[in-house]
Amino acid sequence: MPAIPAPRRRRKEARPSELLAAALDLFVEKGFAATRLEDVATRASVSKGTLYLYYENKEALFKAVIREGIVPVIAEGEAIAAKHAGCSFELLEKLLDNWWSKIGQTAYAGIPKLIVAEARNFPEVASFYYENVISRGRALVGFALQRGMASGEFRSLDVETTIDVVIAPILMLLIWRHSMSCCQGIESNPQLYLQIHMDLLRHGLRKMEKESQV
Amino acid sequence: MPAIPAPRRRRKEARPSELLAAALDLFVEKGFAATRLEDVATRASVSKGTLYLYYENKEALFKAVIREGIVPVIAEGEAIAAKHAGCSFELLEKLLDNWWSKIGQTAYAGIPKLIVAEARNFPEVASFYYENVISRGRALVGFALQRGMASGEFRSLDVETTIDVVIAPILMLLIWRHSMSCCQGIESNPQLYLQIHMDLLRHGLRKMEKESQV
Amino acid sequence: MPAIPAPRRRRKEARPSELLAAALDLFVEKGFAATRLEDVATRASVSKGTLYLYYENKEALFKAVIREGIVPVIAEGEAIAAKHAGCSFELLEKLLDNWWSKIGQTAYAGIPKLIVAEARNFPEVASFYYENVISRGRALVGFALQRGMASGEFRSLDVETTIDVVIAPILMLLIWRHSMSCCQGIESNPQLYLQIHMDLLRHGLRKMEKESQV
Amino acid sequence: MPAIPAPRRRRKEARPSELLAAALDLFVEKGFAATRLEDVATRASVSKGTLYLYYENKEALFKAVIREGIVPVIAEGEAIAAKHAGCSFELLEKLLDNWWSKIGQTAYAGIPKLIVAEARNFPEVASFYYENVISRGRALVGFALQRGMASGEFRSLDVETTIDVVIAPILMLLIWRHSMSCCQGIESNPQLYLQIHMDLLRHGLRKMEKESQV
DNA sequence: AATGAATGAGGCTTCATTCAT
DNA sequence: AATGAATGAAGCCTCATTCAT
Repeated sequence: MPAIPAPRRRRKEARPSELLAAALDLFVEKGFAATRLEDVATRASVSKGTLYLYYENKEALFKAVIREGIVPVIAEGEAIAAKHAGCSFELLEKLLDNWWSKIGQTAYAGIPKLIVAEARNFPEVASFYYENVISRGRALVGFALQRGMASGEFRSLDVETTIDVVIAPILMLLIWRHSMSCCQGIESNPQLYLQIHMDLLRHGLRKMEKESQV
Repeated sequence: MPAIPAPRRRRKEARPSELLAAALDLFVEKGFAATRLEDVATRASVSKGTLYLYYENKEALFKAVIREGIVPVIAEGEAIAAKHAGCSFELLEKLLDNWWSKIGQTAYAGIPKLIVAEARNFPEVASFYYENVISRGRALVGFALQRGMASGEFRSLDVETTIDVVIAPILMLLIWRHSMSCCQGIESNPQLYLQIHMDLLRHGLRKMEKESQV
Repeated sequence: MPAIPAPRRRRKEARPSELLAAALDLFVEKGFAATRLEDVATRASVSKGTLYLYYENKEALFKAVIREGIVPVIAEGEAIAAKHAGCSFELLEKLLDNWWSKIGQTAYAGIPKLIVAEARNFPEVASFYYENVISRGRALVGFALQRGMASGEFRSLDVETTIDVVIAPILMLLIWRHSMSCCQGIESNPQLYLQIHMDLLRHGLRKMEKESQV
Repeated sequence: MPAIPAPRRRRKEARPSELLAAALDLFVEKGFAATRLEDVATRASVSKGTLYLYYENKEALFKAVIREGIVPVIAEGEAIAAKHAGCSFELLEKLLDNWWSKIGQTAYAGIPKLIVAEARNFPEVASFYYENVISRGRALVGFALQRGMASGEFRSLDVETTIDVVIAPILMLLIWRHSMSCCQGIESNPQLYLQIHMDLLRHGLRKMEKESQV
């Protein structure tokens, strides 16, 4: 009674995630267009044809990478927001922490830059990402901002636009790391960068009794 | 010394900039890899072969576009900073205004995204851009921040990192516009976005008498 | 000796004909090259590998389809001719009727077009078909023509060639239906087409007292 | 003053017809799907890429073969019909003669079989051929038949269907030659075959005073 | 006997680059 | 200096066939 399952069958079940891992690495390294499916297959120790048994084409493979890797983190964020009890700025911090540990510090950190770089040429990919990641991510931040404004914790600002101002430095950090990181800049101290960003936000968003507002 | 040069000679001298303009448009629209040199030549009303008389290959053309496009605007910023007299936050505003009118509202607005998207695959281009644009641009913002901290106008923060936090949303705005603009987001109201960014900065940077700092 | 065989055994014996039926349908629909063996297997409710247990490869399957499909109908025609008593034109009509009901109105109607389309690329198949179907079919028509000429019912014409002239419109009807039927043409009224063909033949073959012949 | 034009320029003008000739040969030999564009290019002494300078893709190449090779023959037929003065059966004979010499005895004779074989899988090709060749060809024959019926030279028959009966043996002759020609049959004596076909038609179509009609 | 995962050769098409004119 | 015809390498995707289970 050997504990080892049949290799063939084990393979079958392991393939998708092996392929997705290989694809993530190469997409992040080369971009969408410049990634060769044959290289993905090779990195997953599989032949070119095998890849097509699991994913219809390059685009489907990429979507799967997003679906398996990033969408769940957004969902986690939604759960965090739903059960959050403290003040709204703390919620923003929790969301950032989660994103940072699950995306920012993993290979997935390369995806935002990839999307930005290729969106124009692959609109189908771009809108998939928009629907599943961007719009849900913005909704999350928007929820925290609105909550804070309603409770008087934050000043009243245009929510949709403030969402972008809040998110942009975080995205920029990831984008930077996967493009110009060779050169000095942001990357030198991401922790401090995020800390300062949050610090500026704390002060920038805070409502003060005797102050006129924008 | 005739006032009107021979048309043929005028033509010849104009070629490089006509080619660069065509290349800028197409690189911004399609990205580096997806831009066809034949399209660049056609847009410049020139044959494919002619393009090779002026630029050794696609990458050389790409570098030339970068080289001619942005550096002068950085120089203008340096002049503005040198002769600025008012408070430091006003200097930040002036620098932003200049950048926005000379880059943000022209075809050059596409270059930052271009650089971000292609830096990995063209490291030489990336470091050229870093030397000539990024490091000088960061120095400018750093000058304004340091000036404000020295005068007591701004809180004391890590300057290098704050530079990035200040710049990131502005870059992100340009990047966004040239990638995901098809979908809702930042782009909906860039003026408001910049205003809120500066407003958050004004509050976020401002030193307050009885407050402990980061 | 149980009356009900084990289902498993029944299955096994039925496999070949199930596979041939599926293959016929798909070959007729798509042609030889464009038919995917996976589709054949799926339509026969069998796995791809199983198909190879019964037929060595695609070509062997193709041959088998031909072999099982048409030869029996030719044999029936031979029986009809052997016992025919009436005039020769009636024999031609009987042969046509039989062919039309057994082939022309069944899925086998697609085979002549299949053969015509693929003969060049599969010469072995072509000559198998020639030996077993074409030459015996031509002999049948030749028998009827010769019988009619001998009896004075038909004019004297070159028999071998007339066979082809008689057969061609009938083949063409089947071929047409499986190729250009999407567009207007023959197919609009096959009954009328055959009727006119036979009518022209009746007049065209008939011997007339005071006429010179070809 | 050499009479020889510049080779390069001569090349450019000759290419299209060289490519069409090579394509015709290979399409007729292998069929549409099985013809490799690289082989076409090689046969025209040209590289794979060059072919794409002249024809957008395989389908465009095929359409060009039809357009240059067959459509003009249909047009000739239309001119013949327009200026014909004699009896209607003579017109049918003239049309057949022209078709036979321009198509039947050239490499184009292989096209009808190709169309029949591939129509299902390449509907775009099929309908192009239908529009430009089949429908115009049928109209021609229909014109001759109607003319003969109107003048009392032919019996009254359903014209659309009779068109097919008249054309079918001719098409079948071409189809046969490009599929089963390896085996005995029609091909043995095409001249006699056509003569008998026309002879049967002459007798079959002819109106006779005291005869009941279909 | 049956399965279905895996393979890899092969074809269409694109495009940067060259070079004869 | 200018042209544009020609090249051929490269990538995506398909599918007949194999073989371990």
